[in-house]
Amino acid sequence: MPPRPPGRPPLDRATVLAAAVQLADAEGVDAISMRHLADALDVVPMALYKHVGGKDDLLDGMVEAVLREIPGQAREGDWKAQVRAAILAARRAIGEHPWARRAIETRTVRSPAVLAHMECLVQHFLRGGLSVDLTHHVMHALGNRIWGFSPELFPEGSPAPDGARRTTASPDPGDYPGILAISADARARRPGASACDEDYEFTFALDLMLDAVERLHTAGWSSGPTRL
Amino acid sequence: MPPRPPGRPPLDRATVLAAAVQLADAEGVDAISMRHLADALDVVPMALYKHVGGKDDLLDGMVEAVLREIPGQAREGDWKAQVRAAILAARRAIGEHPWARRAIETRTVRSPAVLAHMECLVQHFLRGGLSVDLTHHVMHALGNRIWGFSPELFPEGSPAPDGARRTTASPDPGDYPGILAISADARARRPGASACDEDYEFTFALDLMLDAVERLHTAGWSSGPTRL
DNA sequence: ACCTGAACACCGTTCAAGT
DNA sequence: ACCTGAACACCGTTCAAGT
Repeated sequence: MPPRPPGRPPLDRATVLAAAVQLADAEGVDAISMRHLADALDVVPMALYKHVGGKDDLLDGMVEAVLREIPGQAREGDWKAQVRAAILAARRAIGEHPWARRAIETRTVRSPAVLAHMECLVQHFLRGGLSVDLTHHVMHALGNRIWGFSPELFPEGSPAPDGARRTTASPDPGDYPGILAISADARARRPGASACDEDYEFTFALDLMLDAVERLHTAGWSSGPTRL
Repeated sequence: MPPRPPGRPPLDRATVLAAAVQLADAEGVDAISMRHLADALDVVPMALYKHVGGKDDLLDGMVEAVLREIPGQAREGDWKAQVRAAILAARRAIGEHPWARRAIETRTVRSPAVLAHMECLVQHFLRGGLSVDLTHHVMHALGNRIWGFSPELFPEGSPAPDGARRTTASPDPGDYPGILAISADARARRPGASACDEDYEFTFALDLMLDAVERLHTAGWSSGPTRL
């Protein structure tokens, strides 16, 4: 039999990563294993190791591939508008690949595309006149919000327990009147929709943050105490 | 031979969870496997399934055990002080178990101790006079910060690459002057220390957030547009 | 009740070999 | 160069059995 089925060109890193992204899109990150991916590529698992350092490198490469889809933004408006635009661009790119959220949170970042996005934001702040020090703190303050997502606080449907069998008894909603009030209110406010408008929550938090930074900056912020 | 070594009382859930927490403290979360944990308890893996629903339930239980260490706080000061105190208490509890950060981010939360902490914060806000709606948005705005940590932006040592073999070339620091400036500045500012004072970054972000919320609240905030 | 043994269907990764 | 086979040391979880 032929060394590779006739029509199949040899693998390369880009092909492997693209297939992995597609597989994760279709079946979720948990479906990403060297063996499963190899199957999808019609290849033996070990063939992948020629193109990808191992599973960690594969995942980094997948995040990399997604982040490379972030388009460049026009340099218009003040630093706040530019930061906002860059973050929302990242949000759109990542939104296509829901698994990428967790992957970014999990991975020990600093691949080129990751650094490029952070560098882009840092430069918006610095060009806007923020001090290096303030910029540093603000990057931390934004946290994962720089990627266009906030951590999921109420993972799909507030306090109601799901089907997962667990030894601990499922919680009694009556024990959490505050949380209950919040989700009832949110549901009442948007009849027929899911309890939580993720886009709204995200921009609310982002704008809150950016406004607070602007206030600090224009007030001539300089490194302060604020210790634990 | 005896059914169990003489001195050993039968396992129960609390014992299993405590052993798991201890194992994770000592060897990291990656060391947590049913088999490894069973070894540590001198028991066959399947024995654990009598006390713990499975690996997911084990991890939820571990987080639960850590969060139960959060002490109750005195109800003094305004809502801002109370929220701050509750969050810093969570921070201290989780700080003892570094693996718990990632576990909380990863887990699909809503176990009783998780809900209890959120409920506590929600009630501080509501008792402080914030609307249910504002409280909801603010909980999202705080995000994982409610647990006393912010996501790691620069995972130990900024743009320098680590030893992990990867196919992609390690990034050139010259490509990221902004990030470089930030970490150089941070290092210069705290000679001899690590580039980043995590406590400072955390409180900076937390206070920025709480101040912004207070400003919104006293300005009579009511649900606004802020769409994407 | 609580624990065990053997088994199933998976993992990531190595090494030496094939073409 | 690029891919394969066989093997190693792991996983979580099931089921039927032991005491």
